[in-house]
Amino acid sequence: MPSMAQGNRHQHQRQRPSPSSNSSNPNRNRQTQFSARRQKILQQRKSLPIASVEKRLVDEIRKNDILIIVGETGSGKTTQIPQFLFGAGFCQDGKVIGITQPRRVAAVTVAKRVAEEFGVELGQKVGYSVRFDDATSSSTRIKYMTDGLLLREALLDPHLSKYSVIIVDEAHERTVHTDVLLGLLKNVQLARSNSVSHGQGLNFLNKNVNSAMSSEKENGGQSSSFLKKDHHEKYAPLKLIIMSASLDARTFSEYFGCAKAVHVQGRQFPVDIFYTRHGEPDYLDAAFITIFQIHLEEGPGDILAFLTGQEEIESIEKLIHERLSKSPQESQKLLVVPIFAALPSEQQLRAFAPAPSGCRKVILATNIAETSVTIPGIKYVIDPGFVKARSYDPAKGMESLNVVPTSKSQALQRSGRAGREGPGKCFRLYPEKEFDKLEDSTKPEIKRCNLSNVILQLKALGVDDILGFDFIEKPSRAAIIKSLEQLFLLGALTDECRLSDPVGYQMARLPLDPVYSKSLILASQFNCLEEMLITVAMLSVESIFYAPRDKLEESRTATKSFSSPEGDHITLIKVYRAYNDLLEKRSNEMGKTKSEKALRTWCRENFISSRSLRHACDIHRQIQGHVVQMGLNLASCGDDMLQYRRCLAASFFLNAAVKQPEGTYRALASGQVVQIHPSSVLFHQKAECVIFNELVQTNNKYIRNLTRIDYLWLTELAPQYYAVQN
DNA sequence: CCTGGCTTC
Repeated sequence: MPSMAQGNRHQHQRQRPSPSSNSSNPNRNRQTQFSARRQKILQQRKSLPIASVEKRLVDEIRKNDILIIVGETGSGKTTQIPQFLFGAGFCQDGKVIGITQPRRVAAVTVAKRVAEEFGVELGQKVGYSVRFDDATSSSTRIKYMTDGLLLREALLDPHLSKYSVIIVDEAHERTVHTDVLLGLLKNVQLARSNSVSHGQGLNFLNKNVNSAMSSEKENGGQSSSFLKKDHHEKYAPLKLIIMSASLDARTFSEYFGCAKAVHVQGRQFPVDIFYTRHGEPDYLDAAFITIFQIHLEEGPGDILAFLTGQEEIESIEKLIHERLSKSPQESQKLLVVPIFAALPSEQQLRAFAPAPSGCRKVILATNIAETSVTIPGIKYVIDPGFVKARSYDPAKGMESLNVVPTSKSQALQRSGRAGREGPGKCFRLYPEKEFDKLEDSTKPEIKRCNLSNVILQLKALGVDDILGFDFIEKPSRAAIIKSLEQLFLLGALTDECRLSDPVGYQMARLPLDPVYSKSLILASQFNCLEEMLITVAMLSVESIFYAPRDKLEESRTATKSFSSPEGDHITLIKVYRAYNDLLEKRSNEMGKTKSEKALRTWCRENFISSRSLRHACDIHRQIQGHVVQMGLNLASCGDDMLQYRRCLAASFFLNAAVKQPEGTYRALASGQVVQIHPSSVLFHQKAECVIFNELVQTNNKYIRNLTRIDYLWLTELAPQYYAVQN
């Protein structure tokens, strides 16, 4: 298609907005007469703060190729802006408006809502796409998806050519995926603008894009080389909208060459903030006291207390019950409900159920209540000011979880949870001068994690100079080098640090930790891909065994029937196979819902997390599809577990440890002294040499998920690493 | 002799 035609069509659009953008269009009115539900939806839409600025917003989007929209909570930006753009003609020629979300649930629920508002069937004009669940079709024009999924799409279509607009929502959360996506989109937009700029399309580029281009050139020409090979093809320009809920639009604006930022008001009730007079030496104790202070002195309304983890939640829950049992009258008036991610979903739902009348609910939550779930009815928030956060030490190549102070924006987000339905109060359990000392915003995740996966993705997208890549915030040089090194040792990168063919490309295609992708490629050669697929699926989920503190011994005996003397990997395979055998048998015998119930019972009896196991099955199915498509050899090693263990050694050679005289182990790659985690089936075995999948630092440094190997296999199977050292 | 903030492809 000639670029000129596209340019003209677009200019035409600018001058004459499509009439369908007007919500009073007769078609729509006629429909509402027939449906009270639709009438109500229309009223709700009109009452949203964003409805009054529709025209202004659409104008700004027409004028600017990049627009930052700061929309406060409750503004309606996520559901309304895509509809405005659709009405304004941004989906002509079958083009799609893509909206990314950091979380699956958000993508799914928002898409459902918008489909309803549009009065269309979900999956047709309005759809969503998340991993394992795609509700889109060729007629989908408004597509909600996770940001990670759009990154994957970019591997198949580097210009994201079917999109006319991409909206990155919740950008302030700064997840790894969002950060990488922003860098990618900046380049894609540039490449697509360049592709039309050879002809008359040139007058199309506005100031923002030009300034973005010049800054790219100063950047060593990194981006101009990226995607260059397609420069002769013609693409329509890409509109980019970055939506953020926090006030720091400046970071995004500067990153996108002083892009224009607009502000949309939200609908939030005032929240009074209270600080303590002095620092609290024990925030758990302070939280406990504050809960009862509110309960006894404040008016009706539920309480939400933010704690750092399951252990804290359970200990406070116990304390509250103890106190309530001493005063039976109070106990009828206070209902304690915990919520954290690891909690089975039936129990999570308890947090959402309204308390009986005359009863106050106190929800003890982790960070899950900060953004992932919104619990209705909260009037009081208790914020001790701490959060458990991931950190990464590139020198040791080790990630860990630590309790750290929140940032100002996190504190703000938490207090906002009290003002969703009416005025509220937030009790921060620290003095006001401590608040002033907090970081403005949370350190972006990309600076706190292992980068192997990010780098593999970028390389696959054609970005070869990772150190020069235009990240919105650059990870440390040490972290980048460490991950490049790992990828090189896995054979994903060549001596010139390019993606190797075919191994590197195959690894990039699989949505897994790079070392797991590599293990599948090797397993194809070792004739044990069937076993390794199960292994990798089971290792990719949260822990399979669920052992409550009070039933530790019981759970040990239950899981014993699966355990293998060779290690945890074969144990996991046995669990997976037992589950699937049962799944097959039960679904033949009974109906679907009944068999699901039987499986959950089986999981409970065996102290296995059914959520993790189902998740592992999803991953298994998806990855199996990929490896078959890639032409890998899907064979089973049968009973020859030696072959399988050799393959584990060849795959996870970077995570090998040998026994030391005093019974501890030494991790060969980093030299760290580690211990076998007591949950491992090898805890009492003390094998001479093992490979492991996880090194966690708690009271001690523990290795988890291990299998016994022969030390000599390492020099034989990973000579690139071990031959040199000996 | 133990522990897992939250996500995601």
